[in-house]
Amino acid sequence: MQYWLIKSEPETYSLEDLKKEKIGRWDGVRNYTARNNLRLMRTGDLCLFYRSVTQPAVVGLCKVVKEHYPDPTSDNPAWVAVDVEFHSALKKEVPLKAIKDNPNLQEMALLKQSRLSVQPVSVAEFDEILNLSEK
DNA sequence: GCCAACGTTGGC
DNA sequence: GCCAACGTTGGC
Repeated sequence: MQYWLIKSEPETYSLEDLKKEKIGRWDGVRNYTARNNLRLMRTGDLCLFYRSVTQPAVVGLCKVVKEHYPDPTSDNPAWVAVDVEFHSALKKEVPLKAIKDNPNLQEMALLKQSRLSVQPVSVAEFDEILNLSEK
C-alpha cells in the first residue's frame, strides 16, 4: 500500500468534479517522472488530492480503482492514465503554507519538486497531513 | 500578470 | 553530448 499526491487545477478538474463522477480518469500527464509514478500505482492506493494554482491546498482523498492503461487523450500509448474513486473531502483543507511551515513535511516532493504532478507520499507525511486536516 | 524552476527541443 | 532557446507549471 502506497500513498500518493496528485495535483489538479480546479478549472481543469476539481475534487467536486470527481465527487460528482464518483470515478474519474486521471489522464493528460505528459511528464516522464509523473508517468512513471502513475505506473507504480496499485489498486487500493490512496491519493491526496491537491488543488494547485488557485488557493493551493490538499483538499481531499481518492483511491486508485484501476491501474495504468494507455491514456485515451494521447496517440502515444507510452502515456498512461489511471482511474480514481472519490473517497472524501478533508474536514479542513491543508494549505500549501501549512505544509511549508510544518517541520515534519519539509522533505515532501511537493516542496522539493514543485512541478511534479504525481508524487509518492510517505506514511508519516500522509498521517501528518490528515492530522492537520482534523485541527 | 510576473517570474522562478525546470523540462523539452533542436542546432551544432 | 552540450547548451541555448523556448515552453509549461505553479506560487505569489
